[in-house]
Order: sequence, then structure tokens, then C-alpha cells
Amino acid sequence: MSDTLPNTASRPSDASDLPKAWPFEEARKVASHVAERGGDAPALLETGYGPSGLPHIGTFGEVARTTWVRLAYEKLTGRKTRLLAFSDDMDALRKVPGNVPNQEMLAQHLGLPLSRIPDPFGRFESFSAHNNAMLCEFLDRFGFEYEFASATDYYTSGRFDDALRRMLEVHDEVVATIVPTLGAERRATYSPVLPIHPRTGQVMQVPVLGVNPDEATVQWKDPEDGTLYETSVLGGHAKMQWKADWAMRWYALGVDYEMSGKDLIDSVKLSSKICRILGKAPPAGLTYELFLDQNAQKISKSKGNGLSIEEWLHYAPPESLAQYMFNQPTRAKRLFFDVIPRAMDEYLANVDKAGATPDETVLRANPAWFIHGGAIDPALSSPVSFTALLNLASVANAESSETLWKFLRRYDPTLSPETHPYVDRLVGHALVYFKEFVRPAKTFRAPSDAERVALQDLADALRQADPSLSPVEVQDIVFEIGKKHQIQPLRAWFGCLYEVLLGQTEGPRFGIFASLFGLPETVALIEGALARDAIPADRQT
RNA sequence: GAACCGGUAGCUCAGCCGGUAGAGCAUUCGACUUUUAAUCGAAUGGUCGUGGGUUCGAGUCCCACCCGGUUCACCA
Repeated sequence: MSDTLPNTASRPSDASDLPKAWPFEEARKVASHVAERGGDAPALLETGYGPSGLPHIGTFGEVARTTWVRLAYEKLTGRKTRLLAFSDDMDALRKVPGNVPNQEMLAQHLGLPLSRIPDPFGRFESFSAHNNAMLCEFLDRFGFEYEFASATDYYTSGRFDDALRRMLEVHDEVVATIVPTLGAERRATYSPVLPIHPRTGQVMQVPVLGVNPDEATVQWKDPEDGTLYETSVLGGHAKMQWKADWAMRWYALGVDYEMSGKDLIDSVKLSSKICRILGKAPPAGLTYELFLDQNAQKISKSKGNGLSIEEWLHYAPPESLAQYMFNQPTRAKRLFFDVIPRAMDEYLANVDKAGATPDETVLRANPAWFIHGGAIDPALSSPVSFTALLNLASVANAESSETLWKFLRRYDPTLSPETHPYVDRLVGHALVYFKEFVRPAKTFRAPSDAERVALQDLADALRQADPSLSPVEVQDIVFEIGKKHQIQPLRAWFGCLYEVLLGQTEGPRFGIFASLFGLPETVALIEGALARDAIPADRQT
């Protein structure tokens, strides 16, 4: 049986001593798959790529998650693993992607394998070589360990030949398995074998008229001119249609584990059946949920909703993204900016917890342990939460890390950029997040006429003040101005400062703020607020 | 038509192998303040979607249903 979906597989009964983390559950599946297939070969884990697109945040998620399964498996069994990053670059270009140059050139090459189409960017020998390079660069950037594999290389070098012969032997059974899943139109022409046209190089989607397993050839007719061809399926003269391709690859390479998104559930089922027909058990795997955007809509690469990996890393270090990916892979999660601070703080909390855990089993259930590849690096942590830094940036109206650091050192004198470089990175990210998300949402109220006069007075006083004044002395100045202008109650004067200058109802003591923020900068802040609200008086809310 | 994932405090969610519900934020009160950031203490707040079943006992397991979301039925 066992077209059961991977993540509905029955719970192991002897899992009590396993670390309570999903990668270990997955590792068990890998272990039983390896045991079943036998042999000494390392466990083979695969991640697959459609070659027409560039790597994205989902790519990161899939590779990161697979890497954690690897780690769990190695710790669990003491055996080795390989991760194969497989690019299906022999796939045909079916439509021209909208986000690349040289659209006309690409349009002329529709139907050819991507590895036979010139690079529209003009940098590599083919379109797929370009995309493959982007993929590898992407994976390298995060330090993933993997072996890259190109479908074109595998096909043309003959590495798939035995499996392709086998595919022809069971051709009819494979067809009989796939055809019922297809719509009426597709049924008529379907073949799991796509011959490469010997003259044009096109990947042909044509009915296969005859199969010759002994010669490893298929017969087909050119739909254009009616020419009959008999084409070898070996050595790159044909490729498999993708569901058959996936199964053939599993079979040929002996893949033990591959996860995939829930959009591929039916494909996994079908490819698993084909893999069994070929004669091997399909790999174990996990079906992960897709990400949703802000409004719980599907993330679409073409629509550009959701969040790109560059955007995420603009606001927080990669560990936070890894933490997000670690959490609940089988649940649909919103992927939007506002999840970043939480993910970051979760990660930081996990590093702390890991440091305090003597129990190895507990440690191995900790996401930070996985994120750090099985060895916690205490340098990648912070005693201050990201949320705290954001609050601080907000109340301090911080423009620069220098300013934020001044406030931060007041908060905790033992911190400095030199001794805590990771905190310094977080400071930089917090500033960006504050400037781009928090501050734009703030509403600055306009001052009343009386407040306006007092604010101007304060600006003048601060401008003339000795820059070496202590925060307390600056506070005295602020206080005196408030009293002088008889703002009642006096606390309303400070409320006015926060609301007009900082766009919030609360804040630090203003003297401390002004000192750390800088007296000239504070003067500029006040005058900016006065100028901003000079004309419209109806914005008061 | 088929499949997947959710439905737990106002919000976002955690609840591992079943044992009388937890966190963060929000709200309220208090401490500290020549003021109201960060900080600390406390309180309020849930018939765990509905109905059955198994059990001494179910948010937790089983079945059915309701609601919400998504995906696949062309390509990959």
C-alpha cells in the first residue's frame, strides 16, 4: 500500500527517547527507508528546483529544513548523508519569464531545453547555467552543504541510462498509471517519454507510437511534417515528463528522502507509484505547507506579494529566518514583515535556553541547536531582545546606531559594539525596521498655540545651552520652560513633547533624551515639528 | 470533484507519550520618577468550533459535521 502521505505516517511507538523536534521524526523515516533498501550507501536527501525561476525564500526553507533532517539523522544513526540539489535544467522553456532581458531571443527558443538556450543575461553559456549558478551562489551564501546536480549532465552522461531502459520495460504500466489522472485533452497525447527532436532540439510532447525496450528507443511522428522518427531514450536524446522524471530520478539515484510543498501532494503520490513500478520504494518525505501573505493569500512569485528573502534579511539576521522556517513546517504561516521581530526573539530565547541546558536530548530539541548546525555558537546571541531594541529605537527616535547605542549603554553599561558585535548587528536592523515600519505609522500631533510658543522657547534655550551640560541640567531647562509657560498640569508639557516631537504618548525623560540625542539635533527636531505643522491646523486628532 | 492545514484569553499563538488550561502583546492597578521609555510586581480575561464515541479522566485519541484558508485537477 502506502501511498499514505509522509506526514500522516503512523507515529513510531519507541520515540520516547527521541528529542522532541520534528527533524528527528523525519530522521526516523529516513532511517527506516535506509534500512529497508539496505546497503552501506549514505542516506541520500534531495531537493529539487524548477530551472525557470530564481531561488527564493521557499528555496531557503526547503534546503534549511532538509539540512536539519540530515543533522538529526546523522546524530540519530551515526551514519553519513548526502544532500543533492537537483536542477531539472533539461526541462523545456514553455513561456518566456517576464523578469528577464532579451525577451525576443528567448521567444525564439521556446520548447528547447533550458540548457540549450543562450543566457539572456549574457553571462553564462546557457540560461540554465545562469540559473544554476544563481542557485549555487544562493546556497553558498548561507553555508549550506550540498552537491549540485544538473539533469542535463545526468542525462547526457548516461547516468540515467539504466533507469531509462527500465522505464521502457514498464512503459505501458506507467502510462496506465498516469493516464487516469489526466484531463481528457492531455490523455490523447500523453507519454512519459519526451524525445528530443534530432533536427530542432525541441523537447517533443507527442504521442509515442511504439516502444522498443531492447533497443531503448521510442517511435514518434513529427506533428509538423509527419516524419517518423525512432529515437533513443539514452544519453540525453530524450527526457522524461516530469512526474515520471521525478520517479525515475528517485529510482536511479536511490533517493531516501525528499520533502515538498503541499501543492505537489498528488505528484508525490503518482511519482511514488511509478517509482514502485520501476522497482524501488519511493523516498520518505514531508509535505510542508505553503506560505501565506499578509492577507492570508498564497505567495506567488509572479505577483510579488509576501516577502522576499532579501527583504527579510534587510530587517533581521538569517538566524531569524531559519527560526521561522523551523517552526511548524506543516502549518500554513503568514510570511510578512510583522513576523520578523517575533521570529528573531524566539531565536534569541532559544540560544539562551540552549546555553542553560545540560541535557543533550533537550538540547537537540532546541531550534537553535539545528540552526547552528549542532553546535551552539554563543556569539550569535544577544542579552537584549529585538523587541526591546525596537522599542528603544522608537522612544529614542534613533536615526543612527551611535544614538541607539548611547541609549542602550544607559540601559546596560556592559554592552558595546566591540564586545557584542551581534547586538550591534541587531541594532542596525532595529534601526532599519524602525525607520521603515514603525516611524511611518506614527502620528505627530500639531502643537496648540501656547505649546508652539513654549516649544520655540525651548529650542532657543537648548541652542544657547552649554553642550557639556549633564542630562539632569538639561532636564532642568526643559522643566523651567514648562513652568515659565504655565502649562497645566506640568506633566502635560512632557506629554506635548512626546506627542508633537516623537509621535507617541510616552517617552524617556526629556532631558536624558535631549542629551543623548544631541542638543543641536533636538533643536532641529523641534523646529522641524514647528515648521511641519505651521500651515495645517486641522490635523489635530 | 479531490486533497491539505487551521478553528484554544481582545490580538498572535504554545500546549510533548490523554491527568482539573499557558506565554507574549493589549487592558487595568501598583512600584520607581522634578515625567509616563526601557525595568519590576499584580490583576482581569477561555463552556479549548459543534455533536457523538473510547476512557476512571480528552484541548490532547477515534468518527461525523460546521466554519475559515489553501492547493491540485494546464505546466512544472
